[in-house]
Amino acid sequence: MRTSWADSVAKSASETVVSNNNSVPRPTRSTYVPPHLRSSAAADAPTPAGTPTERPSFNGNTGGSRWGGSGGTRPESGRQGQGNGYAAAGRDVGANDRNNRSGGWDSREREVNSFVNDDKVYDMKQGFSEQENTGINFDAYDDIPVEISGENVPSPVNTFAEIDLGETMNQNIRRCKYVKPTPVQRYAIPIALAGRDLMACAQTGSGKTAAFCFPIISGIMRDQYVQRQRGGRTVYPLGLILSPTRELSCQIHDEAKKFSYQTGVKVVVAYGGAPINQQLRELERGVDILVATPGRLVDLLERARVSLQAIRYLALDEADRMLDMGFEPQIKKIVEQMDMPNRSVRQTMLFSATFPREIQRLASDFLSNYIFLAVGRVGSSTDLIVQRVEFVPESDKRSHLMDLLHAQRENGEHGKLQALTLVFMETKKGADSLEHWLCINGFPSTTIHGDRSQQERELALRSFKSGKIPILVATDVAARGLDIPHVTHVVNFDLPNDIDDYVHRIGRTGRAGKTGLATAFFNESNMTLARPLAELMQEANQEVPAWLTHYASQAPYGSNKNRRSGGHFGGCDFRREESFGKNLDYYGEEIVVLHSEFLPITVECMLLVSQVHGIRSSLSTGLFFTCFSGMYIYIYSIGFPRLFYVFTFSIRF
DNA sequence: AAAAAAG
Repeated sequence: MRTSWADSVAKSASETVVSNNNSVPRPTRSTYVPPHLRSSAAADAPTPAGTPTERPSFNGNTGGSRWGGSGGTRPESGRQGQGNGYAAAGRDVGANDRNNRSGGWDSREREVNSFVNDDKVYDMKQGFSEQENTGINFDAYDDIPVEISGENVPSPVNTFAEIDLGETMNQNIRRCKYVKPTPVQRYAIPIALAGRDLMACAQTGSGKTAAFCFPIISGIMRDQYVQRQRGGRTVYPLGLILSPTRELSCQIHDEAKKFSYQTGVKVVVAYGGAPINQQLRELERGVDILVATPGRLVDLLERARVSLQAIRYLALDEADRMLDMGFEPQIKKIVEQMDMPNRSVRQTMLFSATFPREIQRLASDFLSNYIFLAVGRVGSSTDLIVQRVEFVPESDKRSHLMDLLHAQRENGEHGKLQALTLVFMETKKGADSLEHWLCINGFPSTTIHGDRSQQERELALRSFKSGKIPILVATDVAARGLDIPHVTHVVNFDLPNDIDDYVHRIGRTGRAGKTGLATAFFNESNMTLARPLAELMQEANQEVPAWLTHYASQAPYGSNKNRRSGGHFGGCDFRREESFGKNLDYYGEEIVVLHSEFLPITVECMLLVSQVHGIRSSLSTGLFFTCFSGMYIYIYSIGFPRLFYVFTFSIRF
């Protein structure tokens, strides 16, 4: 096993920390039904805000709240621990057993207090001031622009009190120190509680995770009891949350556990790189909400250890990544080719900071009559992140970085606070080599990328988060969604090729309403990024260096891929494009109008002669459309409309 | 072209 110098330093340090954190022993079983919900729970069941879902109730069963009624509830536990027949994985499901996922009737203390860890971590980081830990800077969220579209949009709320999720969850919200909902929560939660599908564009760190977790948890609590079949060791989660990286799944799981503390809703995480047996055991103990990465989930589905038959809530985090070329087949398989209820039965929510419209097109297959929500990007295109671009030739990058780090160290800009610096590199090898170089030059650092073992990845992240190692060199595995407080500086040592990736990367700082700095090293190899980067910075009222403006003006209008739309949003509802409909539903029409942004110029080469009927598939841009032989189409990609006669459509990837 | 995700 490869272990870097920095990690071994961190290991000795973090091991003590870890043992401290885990001083609360993990119970053998963590699901739990709180006392106040055991007998007369109907009265305590949270009242759903907004109108109930239009979807058919799951089993047509109207037999009261899952938590209500007397069937299956017992005032006290006759047995302890594993001996509790109600919690045993393979027990019979009696007619009165209304909840075969919920655990036993242990005392309240049996559930791990998800909030304990937080405090310990905070104690450990003595450098962090009190004030910095008190949640989110809400002033930073005033006057955030919001775009919303769709039919019958539920009204937003202004306070958590308006979306009363029940006493247990309200208490958890208070424990999380959430004072009032963030903009994305204000809009998304009522939409989700009303049972509507949702496509939401909002920066992570703006409260996205809570925005989809609260409704799912409260939905599961409120849903009528469903008699569930058990096939051998197969488990049937009700909610599924997918994310593109293992670390992000862990993070969502941690948060979801806080939100569901003492609600009886069991959240389990499954991801690759970790021993599957432990995850299987965890699943066997019961699962209501499964948080997973796609690969491991497919594995579990193929082993028939998990069935998606009972899924009523599906959430994709970082949905644009999940639907890009690398992931899309796996996601399609999970959502459309396994046993998941179709989109009119389940409720589907997609979240991301950016939503290119090709991705929206793909995503719309998963959604039914959805609402599109875009909340201005907190922290990336606002004043919260200061963006700098410097022209640095490839060969000077290391010494330039060294200069920055030295300056940072000397200025002590952040007082005694540990300033965390996140450095993004293009390749895994590059990350390793830079980390080594930094370490031998007096800057303790560590690295996270896909070639490291999961253990190493998690250790690296922990060491960085805790401030033990203040520099993390990362590939794009860390670009999305990770919430690492106190990252004050993001360095794009290598710029990404896609402007959206840049947006995600710099979003690792300026979290939760705090300010941050993002520095990018730009050189000849980044020319395709010149224009979109200059535009983005302009939009964000950042100082654009004259040389960048110059390069941007010389750059050709890139293909759609690098062009942003929607102003200060990560995207706008593609259904509002004038060409919508013509592109999607024109069976029987002969003329198709395609905007340049949808197609790269190479589309010309994709139209080939053949006698076969048109086929439905996607271009490399992710564009979907159906084409029939004999159809005429206009293509606007070359600056002026040109008419093509289609014999067939050839797909290139 | 690279990275991520299963082992």
